[in-house]
Amino acid sequence: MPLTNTLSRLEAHLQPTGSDLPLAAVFDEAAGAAVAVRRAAGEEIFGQGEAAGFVYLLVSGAARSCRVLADGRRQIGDFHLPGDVLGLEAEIEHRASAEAMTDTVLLAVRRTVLAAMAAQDGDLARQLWSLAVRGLQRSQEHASILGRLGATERVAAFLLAFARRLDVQSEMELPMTRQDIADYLGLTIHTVSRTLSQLQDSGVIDARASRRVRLRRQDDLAELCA
Amino acid sequence: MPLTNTLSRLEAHLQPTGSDLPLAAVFDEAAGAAVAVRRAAGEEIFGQGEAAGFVYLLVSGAARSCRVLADGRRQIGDFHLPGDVLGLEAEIEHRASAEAMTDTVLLAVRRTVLAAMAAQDGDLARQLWSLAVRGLQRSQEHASILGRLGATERVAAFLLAFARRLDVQSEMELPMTRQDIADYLGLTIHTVSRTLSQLQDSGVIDARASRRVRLRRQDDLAELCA
DNA sequence: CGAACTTTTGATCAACGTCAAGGATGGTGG
DNA sequence: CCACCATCCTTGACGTTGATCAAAAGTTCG
Repeated sequence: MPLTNTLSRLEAHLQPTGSDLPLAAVFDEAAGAAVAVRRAAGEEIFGQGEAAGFVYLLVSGAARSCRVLADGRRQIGDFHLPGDVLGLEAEIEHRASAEAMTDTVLLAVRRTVLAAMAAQDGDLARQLWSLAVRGLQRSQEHASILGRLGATERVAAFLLAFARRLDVQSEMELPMTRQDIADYLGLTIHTVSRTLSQLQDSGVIDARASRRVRLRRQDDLAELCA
Repeated sequence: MPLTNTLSRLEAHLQPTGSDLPLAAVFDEAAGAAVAVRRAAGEEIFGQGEAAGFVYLLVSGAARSCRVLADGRRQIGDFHLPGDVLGLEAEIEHRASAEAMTDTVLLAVRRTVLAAMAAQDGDLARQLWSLAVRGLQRSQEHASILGRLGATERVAAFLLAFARRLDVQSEMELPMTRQDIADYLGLTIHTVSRTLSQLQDSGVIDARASRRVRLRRQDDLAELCA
């Protein structure tokens, strides 16, 4: 039983929403509503167009949610870290797929069960609403980046935002590939790589390895975001 | 009292969410919770960074929500039509401003009142959640457009989506300027104008006037969206 | 050690932005 | 009613950014 105590591992990640955390109760494995799920790096959690049967709480690892166009172009809508809830934005079927970027553990709850619990519990309903609102804010911020920033600004904004999400001061491990970053920022892998190299050359960041980045001058980076 | 019966005018616009419409009760002017507000074209409904005191239901007219960067670049997050609820995505202060694009009538409800009603009424809470989810879906769709489509694809997607929202078969009146369209699509006014001219030359649309567009071949337009 | 994949870098090209100018439209006041 | 002014829209010429094409270097894993 390697997953018996996923919740305690998780609690550190759940954002304090002001009150207690009804979601923690929803995803209580012991109570039987939630089922632990593992996904290896690269595996799909749910697919675009699939029926939205479950809602997932990311316990450990990292994931991406993406849409793929008919001709193969891919847009990553968001990256997900422990404490994030996935699949909540669907009403009937998933508009985007979710894939594990690293080995991942999730807790799955049936959407119908979640809905029933929310109908009983106003705090839970409010927390679900709050999650949707926060997702909306993130998505609108993302749209602003995609619509109005140049390549350097996009990469700088991404680095700063991701460091803040990981809550690291300077050095961090990126769970995603260059292609993922490119598909998130609406650029090509080439432009992302070049831009990172430029930032490195100008001393703003220190790319100690392709996945390991140190932010040397966060204020300079912030200025680059315009 | 020119606004006594805004609700009946409105009811035609409110999307059927499957059940009855608790929101209609919230915005019931006669009951005293809602106050009618008028804005002339170009006026601000609420501002970026302002405290989020009210939630607005758009009764008539059209509005845009936008963010402005320090250097003046503007990104329009969404356009709003009658039946849309504005300002719901804020938690404490507005991340975006909302402005009337035409003369507009809205009903305003204090956020605290709305929250109190939602705490009493599960159906209302569910409808608010549903609104947030739908906003999130729209925003993610928007991000995909901004991140991965070329200029022609963006304009074609915009025309089709807006026609669908207006529920018109072919000919429609656009409430926004070219600059608004450009700021929504992450393009310049020049590119938007040129692209519309090309679509006109290729016979896909008929721009009878700058604000009046007829979609001649919707299927061709859909193909252009990739 | 080799194969597959990821990342980096260079050279070239095209799409879209910028600069510049002119035309259409609509509202206002004489 | 018309002239004027302020926007808004369109179009052309040119420049820049980032995509594309191509290839090599680094990394991971069997």
